[in-house]
Amino acid sequence: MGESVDRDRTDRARAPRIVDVACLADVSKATAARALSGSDLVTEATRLKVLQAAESLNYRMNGLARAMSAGRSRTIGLVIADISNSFFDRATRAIIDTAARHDYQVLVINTDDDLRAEVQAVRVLSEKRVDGIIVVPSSPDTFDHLFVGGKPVSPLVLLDRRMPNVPVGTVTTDDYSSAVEAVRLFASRGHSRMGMLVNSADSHEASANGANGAVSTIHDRVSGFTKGLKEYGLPFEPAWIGYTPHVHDDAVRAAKQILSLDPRPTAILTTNADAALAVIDACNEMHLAIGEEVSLISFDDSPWARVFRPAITVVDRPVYELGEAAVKALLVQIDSGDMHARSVEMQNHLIDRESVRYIGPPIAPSLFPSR
Amino acid sequence: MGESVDRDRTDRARAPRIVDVACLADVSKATAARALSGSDLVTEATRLKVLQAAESLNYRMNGLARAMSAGRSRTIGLVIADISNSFFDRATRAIIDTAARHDYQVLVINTDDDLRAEVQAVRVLSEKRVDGIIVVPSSPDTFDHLFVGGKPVSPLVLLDRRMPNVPVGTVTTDDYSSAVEAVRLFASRGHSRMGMLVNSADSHEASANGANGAVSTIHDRVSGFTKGLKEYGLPFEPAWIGYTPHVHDDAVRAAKQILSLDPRPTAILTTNADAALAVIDACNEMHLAIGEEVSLISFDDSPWARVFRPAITVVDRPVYELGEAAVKALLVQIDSGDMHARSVEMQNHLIDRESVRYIGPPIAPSLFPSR
DNA sequence: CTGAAAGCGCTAACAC
DNA sequence: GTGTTAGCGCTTTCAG
Repeated sequence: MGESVDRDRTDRARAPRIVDVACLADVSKATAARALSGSDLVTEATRLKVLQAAESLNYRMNGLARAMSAGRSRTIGLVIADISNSFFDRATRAIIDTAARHDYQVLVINTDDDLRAEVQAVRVLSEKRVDGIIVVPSSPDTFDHLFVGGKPVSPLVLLDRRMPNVPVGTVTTDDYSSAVEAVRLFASRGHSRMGMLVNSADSHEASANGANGAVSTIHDRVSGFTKGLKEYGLPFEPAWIGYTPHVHDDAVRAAKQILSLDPRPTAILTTNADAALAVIDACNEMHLAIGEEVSLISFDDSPWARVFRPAITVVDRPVYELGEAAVKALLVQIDSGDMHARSVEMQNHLIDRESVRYIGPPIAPSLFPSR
Repeated sequence: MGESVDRDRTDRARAPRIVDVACLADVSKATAARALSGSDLVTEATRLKVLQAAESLNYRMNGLARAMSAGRSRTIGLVIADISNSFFDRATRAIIDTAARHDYQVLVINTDDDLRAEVQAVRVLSEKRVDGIIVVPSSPDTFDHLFVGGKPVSPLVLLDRRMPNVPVGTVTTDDYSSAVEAVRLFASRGHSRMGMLVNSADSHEASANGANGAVSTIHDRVSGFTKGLKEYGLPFEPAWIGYTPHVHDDAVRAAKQILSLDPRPTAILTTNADAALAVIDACNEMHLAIGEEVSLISFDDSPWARVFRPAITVVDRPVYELGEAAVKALLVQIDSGDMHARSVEMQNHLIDRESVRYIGPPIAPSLFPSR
């Protein structure tokens, strides 16, 4: 059907513009534009003519031009710490899906938890004129790059990690309480020697100041953990809490170190699935049985955790909902222009599977918490 | 420093444009533009003036405008089947990182292996005028949406899955050979009854025509498997190969079905980590020990696979390299304008861990392959 | 080396 | 309802 003619049009010629469509449909640019963007200021008849013309020309709207004059790109930016981490990965998917549902696409940039990369990412995104940005901040107290002239670079929401004193909407989970809850579960099964393996990008800094200066998730989990200990009058044993970067072998080493202590902790809380894997691996090497000699609770559920034997008890976080909420919060800012910092904190869910063993009567909460 | 003045400029006024910078630096728009984009047709002195002016105004280049007039957006599109799958997730990260290294950002769209979504995604991306697109095609033989007027919508490369007869550069791995190799490993340990669990989006279609109509990865793995069987003169037993959608419980059911057969296969090959997890879960429920009653090989390595006991033997695929290669191939097309279909096929690596048990003397390759 | 002016393709007043 | 026109902010000849 019209092979050669079509070829001449589409092969060598530049992409058809709206004037071409208008021309073919025998109307003005404006009318064509209106018809194409579904304005109701056009007759059904002309709309049809235009649509057909567009179709036959294989017309694709030039989104750049549209964004430029409309002042909206229908694109949002996501600045994430590490997509290949199963938590952020699922959050990313939630964000992309939710955005798509609202006709937005997502420009994703990975920072590897590197502040410099984050600064760069925010700059690039704002230059690309995204309509809003979701960021997983890699530092709890550096925020210059998020503001320009005292206002956020663009509609902005923080994901997963809070930045104290920064007036920006934030979507997080209540990890502090979950850590306390984990300790309670351990205590209720008679555990009194609890360790913790903390997996974080800046393990140096974190270990140096005991989770001060760490991102809020780490901070919350560690302080929830120590709070829990206090609740039961259990001593806080610094050596039982290990910090490690995101490298399996290092994490295993840290885990082994904790498990080599004498007396050895009977229960370990880990800050994510990778850390849990490290504990398991360490136990393998040391011939300690998970759920027997070593009880385990991990933040973040993952597919393998429930298949593993014993199935791993986890703090399941509402990842998808978190991503969804972030997008929605962002869209509200975009649509309303109101950038007020409305934050939401979602609840986690402790899934008690098989990795926390009963080793004796429950420890009683202390009326005189230690320290 | 100049608080109130700065405020007046940045608070209520629109974002500074290049003329503002030019003005402040006391040069023309053209010169400012040149200075800002690092052209060498400007004195060091003026460049400095301009840069300082830009700095003091908090100037951010309007990327849309630039892209529009330059005809390049420095953005590429990624149309992926399912980011929350650990393979695609790592590929995505590789793509984003590699692109970033070349100053490109990535617009990611998820299709969930749905063709309609894929068509839509490609359209949106081409409208957004990305400089190129990487797609994981959800169907091996539908490609209209990738072409317009006989030419690719944009520079284009296919990732992970081939489309026979479609002249587009493709980056894949040699899964056919790997499947054969898996069979050989089983056979070398005395296994003669081998099953396979195939996890795919369109399990209906796939099971209906025995992996015809399935995406190339599935097709290759299944035909490599049967080829391997033939090599050893082993009978192809249709009931030993199960197809299942990406839902854990369904997959477990399919696995149990295979493992309930009499005689039961002693070895299972799975097409991905999730399917492997399903087999493991099925074995848990049926009280069969992996690496004892049931040997297992899975496509795709994953963090848990090496920690699991017995450690799972896997076909490790060069995910990161794959994503990297896709971006590089795309950039070549973008930079050269030469859209010739140069494809690359990378080699997988079978990692022999502990899940394939020796159960008897090696089966000998047959001189008279069955069928 | 620098400046003036013509687009890039679309939207949005503002007329008719 | 439809057409005219003036930008959106940048790049890029083409002069000087």
